[in-house]
Amino acid sequence: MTKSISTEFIQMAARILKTLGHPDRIKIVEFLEDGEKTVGQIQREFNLLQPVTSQHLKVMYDRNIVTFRQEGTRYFYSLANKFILKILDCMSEVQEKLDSGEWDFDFSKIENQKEAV
Amino acid sequence: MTKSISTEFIQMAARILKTLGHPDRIKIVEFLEDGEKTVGQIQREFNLLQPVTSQHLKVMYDRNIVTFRQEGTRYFYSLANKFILKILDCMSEVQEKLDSGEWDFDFSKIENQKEAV
DNA sequence: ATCAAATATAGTAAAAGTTTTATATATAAG
DNA sequence: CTTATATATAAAACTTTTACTATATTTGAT
Repeated sequence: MTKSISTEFIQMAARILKTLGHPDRIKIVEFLEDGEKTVGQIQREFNLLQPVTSQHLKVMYDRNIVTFRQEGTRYFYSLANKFILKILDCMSEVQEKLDSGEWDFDFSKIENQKEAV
Repeated sequence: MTKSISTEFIQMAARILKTLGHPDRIKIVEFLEDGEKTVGQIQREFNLLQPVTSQHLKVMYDRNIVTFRQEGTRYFYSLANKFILKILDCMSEVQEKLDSGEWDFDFSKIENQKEAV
């Protein structure tokens, strides 16, 4: 059922996954699933610094994860494509399985790990 | 339908996504979907240097993406959990949509981009 | 014109990730 | 015991991210 994946696609996918591989950005993207939001709304929602928020959004814009429209001094950001929705769906599916105990995951290896190359 | 996602889970997911955000690693993981493979098989399949292969595997092992069993001098690696399978499924679903033209994606923003913070 | 609000952009230091080259370890074979 | 094979580990050089602080830009209001 699972087809082999093309090189071009892999490059793109790696880019997207890497970019989403940041807690703030996952939260932002999940927040945007609910509909477009201004920078200020996002910033307040997650208690981020304004420049940090803008940077996350810029990086995600550059990688085609979010898009925006401007209205006066406000920027309304929203999700740029359906791949992102799929990934979000995937994540919530997984979380459900974990919550229900149907799957498990060894978090010990993940948490407060001080990176070892 | 899509539930909100817990903080602990987000940390874990970010870790996983970030780690999979590397073309070699996506390829490796996809290869492993087919069944366990030795380091040598992986290395030859994708024409990687041996230490690079080992390092990718180590990083993924540390992050609970792959696991292995040792047999003599050979190490057989395989996928460590179902989250990874879900992500692979997600990716191939997306690729199908793109191939069929049902979805589209602006690759121009992604390719040969020299990273801009 | 002046000011405040919303957001972007720039610069920089610190942290993390990547690649390469070299070396070590363990096992199997002779 | 020696050698070859498979793989891991280490160290260094380099690149990319991240977070922070400061500043610029645009628009709306007075």
